[in-house]
Amino acid sequence: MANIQEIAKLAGVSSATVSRVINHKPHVSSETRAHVQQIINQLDYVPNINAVSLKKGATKMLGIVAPTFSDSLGTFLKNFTLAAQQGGYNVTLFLTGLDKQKELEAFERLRNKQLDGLVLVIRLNEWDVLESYAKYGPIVTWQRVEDRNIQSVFMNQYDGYMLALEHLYEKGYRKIVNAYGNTAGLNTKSREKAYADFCQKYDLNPNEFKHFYNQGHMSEGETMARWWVDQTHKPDAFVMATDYLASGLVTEAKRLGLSIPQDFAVVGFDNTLVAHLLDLTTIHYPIGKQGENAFIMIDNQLSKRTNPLEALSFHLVERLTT
Amino acid sequence: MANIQEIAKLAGVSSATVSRVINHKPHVSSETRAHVQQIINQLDYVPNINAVSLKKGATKMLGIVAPTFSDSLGTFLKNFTLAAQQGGYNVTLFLTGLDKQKELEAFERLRNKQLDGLVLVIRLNEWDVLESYAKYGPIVTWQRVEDRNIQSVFMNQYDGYMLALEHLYEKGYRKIVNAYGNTAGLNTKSREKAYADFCQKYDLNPNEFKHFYNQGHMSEGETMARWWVDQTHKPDAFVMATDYLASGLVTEAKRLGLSIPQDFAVVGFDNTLVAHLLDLTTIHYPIGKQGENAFIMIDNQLSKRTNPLEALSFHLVERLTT
DNA sequence: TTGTACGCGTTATCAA
DNA sequence: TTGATAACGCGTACAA
Repeated sequence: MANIQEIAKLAGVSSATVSRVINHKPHVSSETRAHVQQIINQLDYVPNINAVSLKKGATKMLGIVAPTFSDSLGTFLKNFTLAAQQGGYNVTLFLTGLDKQKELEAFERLRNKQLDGLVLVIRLNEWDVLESYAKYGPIVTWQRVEDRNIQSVFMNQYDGYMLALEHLYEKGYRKIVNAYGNTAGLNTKSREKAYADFCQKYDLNPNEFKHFYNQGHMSEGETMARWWVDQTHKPDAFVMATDYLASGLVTEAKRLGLSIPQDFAVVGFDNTLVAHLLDLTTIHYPIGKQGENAFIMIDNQLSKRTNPLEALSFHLVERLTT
Repeated sequence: MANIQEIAKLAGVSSATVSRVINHKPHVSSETRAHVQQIINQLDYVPNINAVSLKKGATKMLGIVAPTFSDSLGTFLKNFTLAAQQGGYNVTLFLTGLDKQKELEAFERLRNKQLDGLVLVIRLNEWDVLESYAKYGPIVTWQRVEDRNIQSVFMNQYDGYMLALEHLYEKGYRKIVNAYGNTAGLNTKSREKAYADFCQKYDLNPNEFKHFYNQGHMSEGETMARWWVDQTHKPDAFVMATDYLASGLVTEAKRLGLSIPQDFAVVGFDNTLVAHLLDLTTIHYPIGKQGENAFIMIDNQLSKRTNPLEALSFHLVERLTT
């Protein structure tokens, strides 16, 4: 396999000159340039990128770390990757499962110079252990974090949730049930706060109905439909943690012969494909733009620029379930 | 940033010894090993992976190349990545859009040693230009290809399509409409062949109804529902190119007040999330396993092993639309 | 068991 | 404009 020395020898120049030609640097006569280029083409030569990376101390490679592959991760990944490629980077995906060690392995890639930067979607390890890697390169996360060494594209879901609530109120619904996601996360706390404030504002009893926690799988949405049937004092609306969860509720309700929104209204969250498919009223969550911003943040740190971020905001998408 | 020499100096040994310790190689006394390891920990040292890659001529890095990010790509990517990580590889994603040049850039990574191997999901360039990269590392594709330098996890969709057809026949449907995908691809040809054979077998007129081609987007499925309404001579069943497309047909039909499968039956293809969600009868297409096989093929070539592949087969998933 | 010394392939500094 | 050469950081024959 040809290397730069071989090209140099065959072209009758030094490797320095060949390097200049490869990298389109000045101070080479156009004749030499042409000649060297010809030899390069002839031998079908390309520079070994590992040598370049070693020399430069950078790889133009970014990592994206997440526990599992979901619909949302898909959109995030897609947009992040597209933006990164646009900026001259490639991105490699690390799926950690629930293995803290695997997450650390990804971070080690930052330390050992394989990655120039990293975006951590959902963390497994404690923030302080992850933060200790920030000195090896920019780290951006999708979650909220109080750490000036780790940037974040986090959005406060209080606002989005309030949008859903206000929409229901406006439509006349007063008996609302909440299905929250992971209790440990901050999103649930923000949403609870939104609901509490909402009840206070309109003088509603926040504990009139059961609150559902740690809901995530579609089957749990299905269970909620059956729960509704069993109630004597029935709610008239559900705000669901995700579209996915909402879809379980809606499809099971239909199987049970209920009609939506006549029997009850449903609002999803995220505005993913599923919501479109099932005509779910939902809150649009700009995950794609968060992905783009994640790249911009990394790129800004890496190239010491300050490119502006995309504006991020929730908005209501009204469809047929309210 | 500490390097191997520095560790060696501080430990009072040579870099060779340090290297042996790092890589857990024999012929080091346990005392020296312990001592060196201590210095390593103390200085928080890790080997620069670019130097290692340069030296070894391999990166333990694989690429996956596709034009756009879809639901199916998601499952393929997930399974491929998981398998690769299991085998000590990481995978980087290349999204090419419709840009042939971008696709070539990914292949260049193979040539310049950044990638040890590559899986090409959907190609943009001609096979012969892609094939010319096979000498730089193993290439596996999801599409069908006649080239002994490029392996494939392709599955003949004839079998899967016939499964759908036979199922409909068994259920009593005789007036079947086909919605095919991309006309240029081989999948459509296989499916057409299946339908032709099916008609011959049961003595049906293959042209009793219109054939739909190049169907892909959900809205096109929706259009087909309205088409059905307009017909005087109505078909009683649809076989759709993808679940996604089928979902458009089904949801629009419901909006129009039709009932499925009473008015007509629908069979999807792929068995993706959407099919589960809408209770679509569909053909399960083991895309995840194809992803795993793609890795096994690459790994086998790279490590000159012959690990067995996963068995791949279509099967019918009967739900509520037939 | 340990060390020496070279090579991997490139970029960049300095001198010519 | 060009060339010689020193890094970059590591692995590995080969010698001791």
